[in-house]
Amino acid sequence: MFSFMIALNPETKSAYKLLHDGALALARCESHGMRVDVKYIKKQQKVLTEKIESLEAEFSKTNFYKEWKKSEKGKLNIYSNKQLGEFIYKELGHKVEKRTTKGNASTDIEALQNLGIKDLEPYLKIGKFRTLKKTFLKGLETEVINGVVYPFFHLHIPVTYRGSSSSPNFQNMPKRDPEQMNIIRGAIFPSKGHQILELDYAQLEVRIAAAYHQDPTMLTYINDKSTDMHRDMAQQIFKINKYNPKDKTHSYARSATKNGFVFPAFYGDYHVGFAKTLASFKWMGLPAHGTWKDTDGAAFKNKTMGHHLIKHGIDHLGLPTYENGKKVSQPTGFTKHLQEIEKHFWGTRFPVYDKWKEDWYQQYLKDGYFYNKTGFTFQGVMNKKDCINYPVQSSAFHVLLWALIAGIKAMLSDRWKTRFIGQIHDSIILDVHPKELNQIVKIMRCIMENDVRKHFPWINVPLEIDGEICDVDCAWSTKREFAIDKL
DNA sequence: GGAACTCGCCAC
DNA sequence: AAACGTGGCGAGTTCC
Repeated sequence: MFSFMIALNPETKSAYKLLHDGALALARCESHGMRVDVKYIKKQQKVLTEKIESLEAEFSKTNFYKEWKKSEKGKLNIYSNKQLGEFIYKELGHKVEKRTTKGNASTDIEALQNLGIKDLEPYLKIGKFRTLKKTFLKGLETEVINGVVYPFFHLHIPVTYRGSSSSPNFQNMPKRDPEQMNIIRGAIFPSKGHQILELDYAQLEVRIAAAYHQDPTMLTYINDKSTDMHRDMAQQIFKINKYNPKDKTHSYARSATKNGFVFPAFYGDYHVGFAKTLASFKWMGLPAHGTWKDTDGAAFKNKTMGHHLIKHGIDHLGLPTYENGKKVSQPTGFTKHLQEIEKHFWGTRFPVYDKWKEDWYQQYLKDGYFYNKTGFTFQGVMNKKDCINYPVQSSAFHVLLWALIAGIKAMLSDRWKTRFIGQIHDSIILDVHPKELNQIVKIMRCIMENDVRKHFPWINVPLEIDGEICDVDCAWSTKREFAIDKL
């Protein structure tokens, strides 16, 4: 056995206490659970089954299906990725554009869409309904006890010291796709006479990262509300001279930039990834195949962002090419454009952040371990991206966990009727008594924005929360913005 | 018949 | 030179 001489972190005791109190707080959430409508679940399962069967019927009429069936000699399972991949790439001879992490030909939605096979359209629609039915609705149905499900919350699973949830997983209910969101969250209800409230930190990881690297430009973006990092980056990427928030294309550009460039860049992605993601957004109006100048495809329309870029001389994707894992051609077009912006992003816009990443990693290479801001040890084999991400992800979650613990303390001492349902990494979900709503939002806001900073004085940036509220006795799908500033 | 693996897809 | 961090979970496949 090896024995390690690791210096004792003076914060270790408080780190232990956070996990201890956190486990008790989450146990309270687990014992409260959330109400689900079992009749609704059964009804939706039926609706989804019919949708799936009708799409399967439509697909089975296509030539693609008939050929595929023939080639499988009666053993066709349309949900076998192995069969699908072999038929498309070996039998039909399509070029493999995307591979899985293990290096096999990918059959995910993106890969299939890029093949441009019209017969696959009904097939592609089936996937999301199957996930809704087999994962989410069935997950709730399996776990329900007398109309209530009790998700588990764990603190000992992620290597980053984040939390996780299971049976059912409370932390991955559909949210972004309105159709999926409505179907699943439509099954989840507050206690009788209550309403569901969600309080989430705005840009928590970005702010916690700033507490580590102290980049002055990032601090300005966080402190000065007249500035907007995503807007600035969107203007640069999409060559927008004057940003107009009322222009739909501009606001799409901002959100695409946030999700397709800025966040992936913080996680360690680079220009090839940015280019693929950004070009795939539908609002760009770019054709899935050929050059962007190719206007035969119905996908290309005037007045799209794609058209705007072409006018500025960015007229093709320009991914670098590889042979046997070696780069044999440099990026051009959109990818080269993003490569230049990436260089400016780290080298000129956030040089202090960039230097922190390198220094932090070098320190780990020297020591073999590091501590995060909340007093936890990280050791073992880590690459540079792990080293940069783990301390931020963990401490961001610990801020939330501390706020949850403090909230439950207040609930007990002030005898609230309101209860806590759970935690989703940077948000807290409550089952609120309507008469307590305003007061509780005020108390929680004070805990989440102010008290937590007194407990963790290394947070030298403001913290802000947003709120979402559902109607009384109504499902989680009825959530809408809750203007906590106006209280 | 179950364990382990891969893939795809949902969340942050 | 190469390249996206953390989970849970269902389905299909392979191996024992």
